[in-house]
Amino acid sequence: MDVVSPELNSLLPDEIMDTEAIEEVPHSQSEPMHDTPVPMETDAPVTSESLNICSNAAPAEHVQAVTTAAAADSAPGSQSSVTISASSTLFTIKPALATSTAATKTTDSLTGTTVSTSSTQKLATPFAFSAANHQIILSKVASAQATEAAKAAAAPAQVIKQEGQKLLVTTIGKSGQSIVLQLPQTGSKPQTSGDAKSQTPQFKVVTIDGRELKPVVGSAGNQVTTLQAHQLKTMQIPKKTPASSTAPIKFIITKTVNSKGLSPQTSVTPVIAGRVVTQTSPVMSPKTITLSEPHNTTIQSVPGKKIAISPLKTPSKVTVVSVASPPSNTSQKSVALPVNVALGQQILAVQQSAPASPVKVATSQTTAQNIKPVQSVAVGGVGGSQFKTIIPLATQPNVQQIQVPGSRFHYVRLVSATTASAAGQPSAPNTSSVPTGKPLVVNTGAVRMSVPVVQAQTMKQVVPKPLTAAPQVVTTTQTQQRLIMPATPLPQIQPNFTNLPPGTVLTSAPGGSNVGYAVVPAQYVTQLQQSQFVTLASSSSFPASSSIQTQAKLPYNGVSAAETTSRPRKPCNCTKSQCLKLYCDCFANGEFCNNCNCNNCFNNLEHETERLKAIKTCLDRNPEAFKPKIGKGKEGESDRRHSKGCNCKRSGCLKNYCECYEAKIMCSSICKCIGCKNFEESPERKTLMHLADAAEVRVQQQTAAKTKLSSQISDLLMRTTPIISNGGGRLPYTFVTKEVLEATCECLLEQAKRAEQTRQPQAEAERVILEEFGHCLMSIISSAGKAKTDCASINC
DNA sequence: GAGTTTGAAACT
DNA sequence: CAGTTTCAAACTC
Repeated sequence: MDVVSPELNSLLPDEIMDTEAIEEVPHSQSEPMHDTPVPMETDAPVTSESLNICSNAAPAEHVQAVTTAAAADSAPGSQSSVTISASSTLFTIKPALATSTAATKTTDSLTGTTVSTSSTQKLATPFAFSAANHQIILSKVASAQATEAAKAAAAPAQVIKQEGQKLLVTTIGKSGQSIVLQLPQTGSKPQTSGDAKSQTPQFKVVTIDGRELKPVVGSAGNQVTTLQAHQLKTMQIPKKTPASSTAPIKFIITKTVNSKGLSPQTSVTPVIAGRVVTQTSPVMSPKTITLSEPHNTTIQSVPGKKIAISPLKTPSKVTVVSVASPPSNTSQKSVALPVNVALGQQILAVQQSAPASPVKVATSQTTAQNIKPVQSVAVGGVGGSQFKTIIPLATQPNVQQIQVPGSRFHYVRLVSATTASAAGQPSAPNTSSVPTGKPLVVNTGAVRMSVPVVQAQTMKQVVPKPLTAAPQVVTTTQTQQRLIMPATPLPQIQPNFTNLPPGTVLTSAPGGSNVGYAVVPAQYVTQLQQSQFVTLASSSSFPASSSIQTQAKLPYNGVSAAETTSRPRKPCNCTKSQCLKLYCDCFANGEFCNNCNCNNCFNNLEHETERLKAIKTCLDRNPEAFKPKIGKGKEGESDRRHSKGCNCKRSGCLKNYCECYEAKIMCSSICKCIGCKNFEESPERKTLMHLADAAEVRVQQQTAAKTKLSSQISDLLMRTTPIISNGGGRLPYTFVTKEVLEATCECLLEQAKRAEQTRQPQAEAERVILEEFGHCLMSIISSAGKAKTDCASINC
């Protein structure tokens, strides 16, 4: 499958913003390699999904989950959860212990996160928990029988009680050490084997790294669980196990988003490197995320990397999220690093704009590659929230972008050669296998592995969408864009990302890999792969295919009504600059020319190399060339002023030649203008303003008059139309019909004859005729009024 | 719509 | 940094 399901897309924007949502997903270096492709996004029924974690065959393999779950007890019918708190991090593990074929559903009552599983097999697989540094290591027991036996025995040595629905780990030791677990409210929720919703989590701490865990049932963990239950989101992280004998296991791992100031609506965006996020049941569990754990998690630097750059209000801040950080790492979730460091990193970044929130990026780890922690770079957009995304060059052929109409977010789906065959299966239960070595990016309600790309000038800060208890309906009308970026070789050109044009996307230049990055306006992401959109739409049952096709029809530089509506800025008319200089407003705004009137335009994807070079040149000349000239003042728009000031000489700064005047701001001390009249007390300016106001008033009045007239006309038509339809062609209010006219004329002629016969003077004759005419009119009016009444009584 | 004016951008 | 040229938008007719 090549397309991110709309369900997933709809869930993307929510939980990206919060840095707290970014979690490091450490991996075990001793984890053996597995050639088995990790499913990226599954189209197969959810029932086939399974989570194999640390099978016995691979004792060294660790599953590390870093998410907190929503309060299971707060959601009636939700599955029991195991909450483990490591240090300051609270972990809640919700195993989908569906013992029946029916799909299970877990919904966070507060966040709305829903985790549904449809495991057809009885999930009795025991797991070994190991938490260190916000990490939970789970080791699956060799056989389910052992689990069952452990459950039946309920021996103290089994560490975790089964009767309790929620397991609380009050203290977590280092890897391999015992974990103190507690069952709060034992027996509060009767365990039902057949009912997943009420079923008790059947976790069994059995082995970790092949060793027996001997956790001790503690008694001080209750508080921990209840503290942050409302801030939890759930996420499924299935992992395939080499041992096929073991039944597939559904496993839900959740993590507390923020233990501090985050509101319940705050969403979490945990991303696990190299794992496939799959939405198993779009209908039942919109928020469900299935992650496939890559077998190879060795941390190494790999050339092909992806970087998502999103300018927010922290322009120069680079937020790097290490997904595959070693277990020994601290609990730090994000690290600010220089942009240069971020380059060359594989990035599956999910970002959502949030006011005054740093960029949050989640990255995923490839399976076949040794990967360094994915790093995301936040490039501060000036004057507006804008995202910059760097798309590796080499992988462009494997990238497919999707844009939902009406959405400002783009979806870029990585399509590898091996998975291309499955591209046409975007059915609701999206399941796709991801080849090793390919970054897997799938976004769900809990995980966002994409980067929202917003139009440079229309980007609004997106408030994290509060999650509702009800399953979220996936629609194609969301106003957000997501980029899913593939891994790529290190780009040769690394422009100053902090100064890139707003909404810039660095993508591969035509001609293959290692050519360099092409700076692509975020707006242009839609244009980037329009043809691909068409292909996707036609070859798959993607629900939003029709919409995508509509977008795909948009020409780069042609005329399109749809594009026109989405492109408020005026088209340029460049003729000599090739639209690669700042003369061109499109280029200056970091946008591709689209629907413009320019000639010999190079400001498009076909000329990425030239464009990139031009951008670099501009940046070399002026590092802030692409930053907005009109900066916002600290105290509001009233303090807006031109960053450089104007240099007008003849316009008096009262024409649109002046950039200050054009921006509707007054000239400031930094302006070098001559004869400036664009200041507060300027009478000319006031006059202009008054004129402008008057003109505006006139326009408004005219508009109102037109509206009123139109309304009256419409009203008249509305009144006459039904009569027309019923009157057989005779308008009831057309009083002077042919018959009436003839009768009137006969009356007038009769009066004229009488006057002539009586030899009346001409004046008297005219008077008589006029009187008769008046009588006729009165009769007509009277008849018409009567007819109106009759018609009204008949028709109504 | 063609021509002029204007000032920012680019160039020297 | 200053002067000049280029350029495209704004403006005028």
